[in-house]
Amino acid sequence: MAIETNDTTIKEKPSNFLDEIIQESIAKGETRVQTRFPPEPNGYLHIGHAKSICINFGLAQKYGGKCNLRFDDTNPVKEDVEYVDAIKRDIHWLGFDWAIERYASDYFDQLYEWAIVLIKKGLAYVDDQTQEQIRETRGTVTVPGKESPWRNRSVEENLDLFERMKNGEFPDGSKVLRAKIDMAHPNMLFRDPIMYRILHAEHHRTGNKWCIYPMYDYAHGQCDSIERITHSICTLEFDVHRPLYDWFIEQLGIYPSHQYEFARLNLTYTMMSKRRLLKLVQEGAVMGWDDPRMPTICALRRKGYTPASVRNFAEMVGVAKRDNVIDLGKLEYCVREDLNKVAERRMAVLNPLKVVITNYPEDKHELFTAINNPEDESAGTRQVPFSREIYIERDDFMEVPPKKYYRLSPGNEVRLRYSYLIKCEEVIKDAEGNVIELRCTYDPMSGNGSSSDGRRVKGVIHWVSIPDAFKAEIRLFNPLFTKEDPDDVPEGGSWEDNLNPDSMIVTSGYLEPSLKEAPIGQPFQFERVGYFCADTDSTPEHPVFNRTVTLKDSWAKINK
RNA sequence: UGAACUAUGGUGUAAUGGUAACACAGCAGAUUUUGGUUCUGUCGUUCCAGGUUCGAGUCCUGGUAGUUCAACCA
Repeated sequence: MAIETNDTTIKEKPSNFLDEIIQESIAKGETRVQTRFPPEPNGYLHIGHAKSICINFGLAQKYGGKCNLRFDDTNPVKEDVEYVDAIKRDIHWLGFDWAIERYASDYFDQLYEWAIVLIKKGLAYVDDQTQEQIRETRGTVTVPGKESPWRNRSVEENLDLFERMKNGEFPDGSKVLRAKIDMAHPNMLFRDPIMYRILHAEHHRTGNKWCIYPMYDYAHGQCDSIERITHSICTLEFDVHRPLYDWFIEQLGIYPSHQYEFARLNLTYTMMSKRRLLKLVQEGAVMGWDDPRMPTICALRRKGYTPASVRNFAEMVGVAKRDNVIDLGKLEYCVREDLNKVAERRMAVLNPLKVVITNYPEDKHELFTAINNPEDESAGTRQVPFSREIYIERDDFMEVPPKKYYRLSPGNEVRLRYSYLIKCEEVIKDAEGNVIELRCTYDPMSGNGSSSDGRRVKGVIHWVSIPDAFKAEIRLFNPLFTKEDPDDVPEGGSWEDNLNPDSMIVTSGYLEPSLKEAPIGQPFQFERVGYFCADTDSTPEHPVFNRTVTLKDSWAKINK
């Protein structure tokens, strides 16, 4: 619910500490809520970014404010328009839209002017030390750094040198512009942080206009300030940067944006490191950034997740400042919860066992009416073809059933979902003794939920008619890693040792004919099996379905 | 062994000095033409030691543990 910013009564209880901070700032007289989502276009967005997007856009929405999209493109060697486009697509898919789209590079001129202001105030200088010298003289967390021999150049010399840096007179790495603060500061970031470095690189937006590029710390706060961001929300690792963020703004005397930090999202059985995800893509361990095993937003989309399920997840995990690892099961809960409401039901057999219904006429063919979604009456019904020969799931038959098994077994009767009661009369085996076929009889009076004598059976199983079904490739996805924490490795081991060899199992299945027209990405529940959708690789000639998530299976649990 | 941040069930998150709660997971049961859904019940929590207070998860002091910071990355 939107809050009238000129009305001091706040109607809604804050949902987390950031929300509370915003309510406090409104109570103190702030009339705007302006946030921003500031990705660097150097990779694809993942579920952790989704949380940040939900926070930034969600908070702006809640208070009738605005959220900008700002690409933090201050490092041309890592960035690319490919990522810009993908990021925009993912944000839109999640259901958000930005007030304005900006780039840190839009502000390069202003940033340059401000650097001159700082030089003139004696707060910045050109340093000729090498990268190694700068590193060595920075000190460590316990020992103070040493001042650069170039630290006390005159303002005039600094102005001249900085301009010549901009004009391209010096090679990469030969000079940097540094803020002049305190080489002994307990916060390492204050030990004369680098503001500009020389990079003769083409930028994806500014081309070759610049050969000096601002560093994150020199750019981010000022960009926020230019956009008059009221609440600059980021993750906890930027916490130590906040004093520097404030320092530049204060020295420049510009609009005071403020930064607030929350703990980033971690998920069991996966990881968010862009560097490592990139490695998986480059080494072919996965099919690409949108491989359904990846924690990226595009992968979740391809796998069959809905935007609502991801938003609910972001809401459910909450926002706080302590380190956290969310159980992957919680994400799966969210997608099941949503898909249960919206996904139409279909029948598909993934591990087929042939059943011949011996007393069903060979040439007979009939249609049964199946409910598309028991949770949504408006989804209507469809017709499912039935015939003498059907496939059932191998798991739905056991020659010697354990206790409480109420599926098919010799002499036992089950309901075929939306169809007849059948009874197993004979088990056919091959030479090795493997069950290859079942001979069953059906009760002709048992269609439509009834039976000839009013008897009821406990077991209901799904099926497909062999002559009507079509075969499709099925991709079953499991966690990317075998360990909750991929970094849980023995001495000398690598996180890659924990990659799950069974993270994708490619198999096939027989699907009911109505699935032939399934549009790519549209979710379906394969009854009793899980949620699936047609993959982006799917074609009419070679249909491919992804398993989004399994259904909960309490029998599998009992049976363990 | 510097600084900053953090510490509540198995996992998350709340409780804003006044009965430690909600969700997920787990367990048990009911309903069910999906062993799904739904419903009911149940298990289980304040890092440690002092202090302030009528009263502390909350405030103070001191520990302990975890995270982050020493890229010309963001």
